[in-house]
Amino acid sequence: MFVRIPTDRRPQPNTLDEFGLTSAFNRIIGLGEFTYRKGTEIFGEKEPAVYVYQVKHGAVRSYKLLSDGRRQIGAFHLVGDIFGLENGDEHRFTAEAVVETVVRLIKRESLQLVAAKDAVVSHNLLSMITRNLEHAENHMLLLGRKTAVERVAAFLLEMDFRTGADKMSLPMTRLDIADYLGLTLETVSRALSSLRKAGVLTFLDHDQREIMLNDRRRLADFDPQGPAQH
Amino acid sequence: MFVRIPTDRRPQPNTLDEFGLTSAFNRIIGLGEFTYRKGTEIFGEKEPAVYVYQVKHGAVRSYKLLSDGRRQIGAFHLVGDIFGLENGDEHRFTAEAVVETVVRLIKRESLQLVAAKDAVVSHNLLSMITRNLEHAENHMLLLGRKTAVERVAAFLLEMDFRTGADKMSLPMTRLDIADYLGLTLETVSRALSSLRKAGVLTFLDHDQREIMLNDRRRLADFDPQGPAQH
DNA sequence: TGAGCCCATTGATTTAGCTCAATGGATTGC
DNA sequence: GCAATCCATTGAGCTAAATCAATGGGCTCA
Repeated sequence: MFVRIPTDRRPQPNTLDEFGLTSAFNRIIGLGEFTYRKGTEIFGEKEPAVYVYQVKHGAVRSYKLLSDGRRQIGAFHLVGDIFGLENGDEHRFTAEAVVETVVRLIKRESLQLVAAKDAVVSHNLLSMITRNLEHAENHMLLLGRKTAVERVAAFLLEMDFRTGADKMSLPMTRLDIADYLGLTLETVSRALSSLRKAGVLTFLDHDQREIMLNDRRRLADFDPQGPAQH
Repeated sequence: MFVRIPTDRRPQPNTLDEFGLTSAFNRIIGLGEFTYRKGTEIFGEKEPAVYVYQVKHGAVRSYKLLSDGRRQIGAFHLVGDIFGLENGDEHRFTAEAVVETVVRLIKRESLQLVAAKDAVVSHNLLSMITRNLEHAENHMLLLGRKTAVERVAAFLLEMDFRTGADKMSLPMTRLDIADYLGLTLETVSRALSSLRKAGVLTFLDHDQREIMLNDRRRLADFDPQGPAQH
């Protein structure tokens, strides 16, 4: 089921390195890399949190379910991102590979051990949790108060920022995007079409997963900002 | 503008004491208590985070605004709750007194100083941030995927749990509740009416802010749970 | 090579919740 | 005492997004 594959070495925006945590990871006996096939579960909600994960290749979705199947994706984890880090003993989300995905993993225990001794590492862990909190806070505003087009524009800007590339290659389906934005897949599709018609983006492939942003400024105009600063 | 008032000594569920942080607060030179009149701002989004606050009496709302006035309340802070604690240097929400409110405040600086020396305190601060994160994660699910009645039921259960009293006296208006739940005030009002008609709650006063829950089990049935545990 | 599946789009229709509007009780200030 | 304000409810109608449905391209695998 698990297969070791070589480490991906491409430069990665928005990675651990910002936090200086890659070194912490490196100092700890890593348990190697594992590959998860598209759609497979990495860990489940309420399961004991034994490992912390870093995406080496691919993409991961973290989500919560309601009993009738409604799903809310809380975050997508892209190359370089760390996920599954819990303060408590249980995972609060289910994590699944969006596409074939390689993760590096280390024991939570060993990370905590290092953090207890090394103030820099524990500070970086705190920064990461804070960043997650900030993301969730902004996402509450999106989910509670933004329109469909505003949500999709915000999503594109987030992905553009995080991937840092000229053209985006979205690993997730319209359904994934919808469950991240609190919409249906049809509404996401319509919003993307209307943005394409407005000229702010172009689809580059048949699946319409490869997207080029023609005008980030104008796209940003679709995503409302906070109140004017004083 | 600010008036000192005596400390409220009633037992408080969901307070700092759970975290063992009250002692940390006590060890630090407090800057005393301040009273904010109903509707006044305690701090603004993007302002430098100088103080950390604890509600002694009253209630506080933390929110983000969009430029056109749409508001998302991220949390209500009740008696005993600490708020305004930031890892970064800026407040990420605006905080306002929901009713006449007394807060205790200490310099963020001094709390950080204590935390740096005392592993228990820093652990408790981490726990608090984690709890905020958990709340935000659950609220994303609510905002993204729950219906109006489900949201209102979840809100009532949350308030019931946090106040711990037999009857709830809600300090906030229907508009506040709506902006917390991503709804309009009319929809909140209708949802409450339908729950009253269903017999799960009773209004005790004219303003319908005093609410008695007649059947918590049945109320909980209105708020869908996660998937069945295996 | 072709059946089956996955995924995205688009159109038609429905609907949950929003908007607009009226009412009425409680409170405040003059 | 009374006008003004605030807050909650309820009704009528509207609309943004959901739902239901059809289509079509590309991929997989037998």
